[in-house]
Amino acid sequence: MTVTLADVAARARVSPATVSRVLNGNYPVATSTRDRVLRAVDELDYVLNGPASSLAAATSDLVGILVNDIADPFFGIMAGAAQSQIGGPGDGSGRAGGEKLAVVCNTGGSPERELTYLTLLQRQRAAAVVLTGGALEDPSHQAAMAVKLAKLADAGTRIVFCGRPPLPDSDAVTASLAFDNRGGARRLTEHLLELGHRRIGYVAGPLERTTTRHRLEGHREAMKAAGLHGDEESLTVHGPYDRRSGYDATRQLLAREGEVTAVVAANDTVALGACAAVRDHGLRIPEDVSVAGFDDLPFSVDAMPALTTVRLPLAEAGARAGRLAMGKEKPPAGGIATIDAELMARGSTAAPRG
Amino acid sequence: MTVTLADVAARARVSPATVSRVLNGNYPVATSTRDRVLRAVDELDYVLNGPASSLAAATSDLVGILVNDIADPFFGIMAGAAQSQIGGPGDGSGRAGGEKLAVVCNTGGSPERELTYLTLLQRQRAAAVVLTGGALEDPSHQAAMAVKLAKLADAGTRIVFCGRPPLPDSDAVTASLAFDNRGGARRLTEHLLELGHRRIGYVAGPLERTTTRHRLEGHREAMKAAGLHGDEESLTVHGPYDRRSGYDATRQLLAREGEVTAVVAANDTVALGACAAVRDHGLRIPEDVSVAGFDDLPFSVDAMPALTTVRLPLAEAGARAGRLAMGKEKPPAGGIATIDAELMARGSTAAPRG
DNA sequence: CTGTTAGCGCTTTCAA
DNA sequence: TTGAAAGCGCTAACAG
Repeated sequence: MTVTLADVAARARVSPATVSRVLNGNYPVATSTRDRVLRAVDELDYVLNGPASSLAAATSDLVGILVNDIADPFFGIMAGAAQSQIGGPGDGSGRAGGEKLAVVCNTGGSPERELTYLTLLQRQRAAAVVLTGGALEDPSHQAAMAVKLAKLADAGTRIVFCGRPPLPDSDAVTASLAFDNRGGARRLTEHLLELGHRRIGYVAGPLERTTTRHRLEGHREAMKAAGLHGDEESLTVHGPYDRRSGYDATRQLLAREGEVTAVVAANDTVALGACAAVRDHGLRIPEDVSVAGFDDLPFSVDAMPALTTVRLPLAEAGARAGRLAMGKEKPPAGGIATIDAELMARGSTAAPRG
Repeated sequence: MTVTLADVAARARVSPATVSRVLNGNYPVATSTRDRVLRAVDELDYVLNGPASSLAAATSDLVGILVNDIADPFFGIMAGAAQSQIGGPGDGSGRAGGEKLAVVCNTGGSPERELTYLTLLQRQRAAAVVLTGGALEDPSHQAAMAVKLAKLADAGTRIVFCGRPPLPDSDAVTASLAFDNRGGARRLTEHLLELGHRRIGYVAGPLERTTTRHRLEGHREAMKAAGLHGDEESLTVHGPYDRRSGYDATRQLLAREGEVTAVVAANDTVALGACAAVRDHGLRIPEDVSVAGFDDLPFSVDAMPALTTVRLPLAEAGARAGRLAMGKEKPPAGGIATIDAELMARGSTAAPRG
């Protein structure tokens, strides 16, 4: 029924092994033979059987990219960039040669699904796995992840972190690209302090996430360095990385802590919610309250006023992670690279009134 | 080295066949035997070999979801919803039972990559494929797609369209969920006409895309019904579905056609660019120029003023596509369903001056 | 440079 | 309800 490699071999009057060699291109084959084989492939419209090939070769061309939330451009941008390095440009024929199949898996931020996806990829004998975004800090999950990643690495799967801090005491991970969330957050708050703000509300991300913690720490470092501390707790509200969280938390801060002159959000999406809350509270941005975000997603510059935020080079990092996963680029020294975060001061922050 | 099904069988003192039956759960197995097998699986930390399993069974648990641009929430929302129906909730162990591996593939809008991904998925003997977003209208690509999809369907792969018009004369596609882009666009323009606008600029999407054409047709239907036609061409500018396109096209429209009182954009992202252009031109929204988008992505309500747009139920459609791909839901009559688009009139549109 | 020969690890009749 | 055995389609030594 379906045409197999043996059919191609018969048609090209060569052995199956030769066909395999032509297809994989890792072996010298006479040009005339190769042409004959390729012609037979086209004539028979042959499509390689992936499972059979993976079984025999004990490795597949699947590369998994894990993301927390595929609907969030933060992840979409990284995943797209990684995928572009992995899938290759193709040859324009749609025929598929030695390409890898780069696929993105959406964990929805659930630790169980993260592990499940890793198991599924392990099953498929994935060639590489890229994990994006912050990690959960729950010790038992971290331990489970370390074990699982070690097994994947053992089986020859290359593992790359992108926008995620390195795993302590693990050599399973080929490379870790970590964003300087702490430094970026510190500079952002310093910017607010320089403008004259003293009471700054902070809408943090979900608890137990490295990203949340690092950004919050950077913020508090700056506050402390300015001699401002004592009411960190009452000025901080935690919530998920979405617009609603920004809205709710900001309304809460505004109602409870009347004298807040600035709100720093965990990311740009949360910041949009914060902006809406400030306005619904009858206040203006930035005259009455300054608002700042994090990530510099494409829409941030279109907020009115344009959002002050911290730029993360998501596309560059994703692309680099993709190359590392393919073994096309050599890992940074020590397997760890920290990626700078740049302050983008824009219209949504200004000096407080009075 | 790596533990195989035979190892599990030995440890559980049963035959490999029995282990296979327990793992796949499609066959009667004595409870005591099953327990013994499951225990052995856990003790040995066994992970099924996907390729071997797929080879023997001639089908895999891979489900592909093709998107044009993974960094665009339009696709992210659909893909995430689809994936949530396919991946299943897991059992909380991260162990992975009969789950499918739902993966999203980013074509970047390139027809070649679309075909390449389908070939790659075909290689893997994917259980199902979901194609999201508008299709390219190039006849040769359409023909190639029809052929490829027919082959996939022949091989037992279920095919579902989500937000894409049905393929003419093809029974390869299990179900097509198409958005009512034309109707939505018509209602949007009618809304503008009712407000009193007469000269309406249109920033269209890329040429040769069904989405672009349908939305543009809806717009022109409304214009024509109002007796307004003749300068459609000069009032329409085509460009990609991104912010920059909206910005550039709008500046162009504003410079060239001074008297434009409203700009309709191909989607919300383009609309944000249009808003920025209107402002940079020294005009106010909506007092001087009204702006409208399409899709109602989450950020649209946060634009200032909030964006008038057309809501597409992306998450619902994605989830339904996921269920259809899994065979959990029965296809609509005729395999085709049209999904309504709802006008969301908000602050960015108002009556023109004078 | 090319052919022969064993498997890769699992599923699935067919029997028992 | 379980076991035995025959492949699934390909790759990778090993010869030649």
